[in-house]
This record gives sequence, structure tokens and C-alpha cells, in this order.
Amino acid sequence: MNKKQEPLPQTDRRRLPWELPRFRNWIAVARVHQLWKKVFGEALAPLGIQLAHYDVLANIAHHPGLTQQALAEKLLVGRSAMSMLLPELERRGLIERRGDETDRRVRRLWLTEEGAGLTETAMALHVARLDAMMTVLSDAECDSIGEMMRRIAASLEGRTEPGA
Amino acid sequence: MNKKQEPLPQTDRRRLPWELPRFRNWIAVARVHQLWKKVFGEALAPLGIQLAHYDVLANIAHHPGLTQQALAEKLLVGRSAMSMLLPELERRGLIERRGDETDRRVRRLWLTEEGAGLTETAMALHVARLDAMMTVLSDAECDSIGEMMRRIAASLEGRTEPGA
DNA sequence: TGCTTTTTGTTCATGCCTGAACATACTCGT
DNA sequence: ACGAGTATGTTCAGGCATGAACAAAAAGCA
Repeated sequence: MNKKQEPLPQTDRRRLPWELPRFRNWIAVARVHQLWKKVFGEALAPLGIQLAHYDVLANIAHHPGLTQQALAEKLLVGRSAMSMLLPELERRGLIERRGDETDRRVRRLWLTEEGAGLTETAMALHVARLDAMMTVLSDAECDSIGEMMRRIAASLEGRTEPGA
Repeated sequence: MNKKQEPLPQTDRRRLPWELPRFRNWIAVARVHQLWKKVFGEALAPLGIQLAHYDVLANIAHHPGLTQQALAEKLLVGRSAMSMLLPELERRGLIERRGDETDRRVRRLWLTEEGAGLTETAMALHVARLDAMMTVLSDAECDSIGEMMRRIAASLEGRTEPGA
């Protein structure tokens, strides 16, 4: 209507939320998480596994014998994702799936010896990279982030403190 | 070798990093971000768009006329992702791609009137949801998260402070 | 000017994830 | 013991991402 090169007045920049603190701060969180996934994913490549594989292996290491369902919940993905991912890890000899003896529906997950070794290496790498990333924070700052994030997670999952 | 039900001694839990503060704290960050994507993605569904679409629209609103390349960098994705996503948004009449007059390689991105309206609605929803999520934080806490995250992002991107 | 290098965007094969539909197996009430 | 309801895992079609190969256009340089 008015100018030719800029077809619309476009959204009024002063109305945009980029200047709201909460908005800007959240953008920073999202950006860091995305960057981290990129960086750590690349660091993991020499080990021959990907981020999704690592998450699976690390969780089995932490909770040996857990079911596919429980693993999917921990990873915040659907069960079908596990049905597609796990056979590959099993084929590579990193994990073992064996049926539960009392409930023949479930398949419980265990690391093989090779899988446990790889997982330990990968987790050491994980910790090293995290330490490197967090050199810009003091221990207290890092802890305060964790504490606040756990508070937010509780609120997001609907489980607000019983006292409220 | 030893027991039958648990084939391996499994990784020694005391050696696992889940008890390291930095590890645990980072897990919380990752979890919150994933939860948020789930929650906000569902909130966006009634508007007929998905998270990836919203990110595109909001960034065009913030930087009207930016190129596909610049947009991809802001979103931390490859250029090809834009080549596949944008035609759909264009077909739905939400954005407009027009060639630059002086550089005939680039295609600059603009919101249509309809796209601008939808984006404004979606961003209002975004802000509302963020406010709801962050009620468990004080303004100062929220700001401190943002400040620390920007510090981490700078370190991750390799651009440490010139003073160091 | 003319050649090489770089930049921008597209296409294609591939991969992980989703959500619905399904088969199997357990559970609970009667 | 039986049947309805529920839970676990698998399959499949579809969607968004990647990364390499490609075409077109611009920029650098002799």
C-alpha cells in the first residue's frame, strides 16, 4: 500500500516481547540447550554413538533392568521410539533385552560388558565437557540453576508443592 | 558368571556421575527445556502451527526481511531445513519470500498480514505460558538464569570475553 | 576481463521421533 | 474361571531434521 520495498509496516517492534525479561531469559536457556546438544553430539561422534544412543545407555547404566516403557518416560519420548532405537543397540552388542520372568510383556534392559565400557567412556566425556562449559559459573551459581530448574520442572509437570 | 538374573555386576553406581552437582544440574536444565517444548507445542496446536513454524514466524517478526541463511543461523539449523519448511508457510499465506534486488541469490522473508496476526497471537500465548511457568521464580532469579545462560552460550560459541 | 573461490538456496537419501492401530499379556471384578 | 479393561511393546505412515551434492550468483584477484 505505502512503500514498495517493505510491503507491510510489519509487526510493531515495540510490541514484540523480546524486551520482556522473562522472554529474553528463556530464549537464552533454549539457545544454550540447543548449542549443547550440537557440541556434545559432535564430541560423541568419535565413539560411534549419537546423543539418543547415549541417553539410552546412560539411563540403563543408572537403572539397570528398567523396562522400555520406563526408559521412554525418563527420556520424555514415546514407546515407539525405543522400539526403533533399541534393536540397533542390541545388534551392536551394547545392550541386552531379556524378558521379565513374572510379566511376559515387559523386556528389561541391561548393558553388556562392551556397552558398559562404552557408556563409562561416554559419561566421562560428558562430565568433562560439562565441566568445560561451566567454567564460567561458580559452583554456587551452577547449583542455583539446578535448584531453580527443578522447581520449574515440578511446576511444568503439574506437581506443585503440596503445601501450596 | 556369578548370578543368573543379573548378568553383569553392571557399572558401579558409586562411580556414576549422577551425584556430581554439575551433572545433576545440567540434567535439570535439559529436562526443563524438553518439557517446555512439549507443553508449548501442545499449546500451539490450536493455532494450527508447530514449534518449528512458530520459531520461524517469531524470528521474521523480529527481523523482517532477513535471509533464509540468517534465519537458519538464528534457529541453529541447517539451510536445508529452511528450504523444506518455508515453502509450506508460504503456501499457507503466512510469509512471503521475495528476491533481493541487488543480490539475486538471496530470498528475503516477510510476514503477510495474516502471518503477522497469527504470530502476534502465538507470541502472546508464548509470553502467557512463560509467565505461568516462571511463577515459581522471582524476577531476580529469572534474570540471574538469563545472565548465566548468556555467559554459558558465549563460552560454548567459543567467543570468550576479550578481556580473558 | 576472465578464472577461481565463496555464498545462497535446493534437492535427495537417510535418520529419529510421533501417534495411531495392532497383538499380546496381565489385572480386576464378578 | 471368565470377560472387560488396562498395560507393554511393535509396526507403519508421515514429519522435521541432517549433510552431501548440486546449480546459480556474487566476490576476489591477477
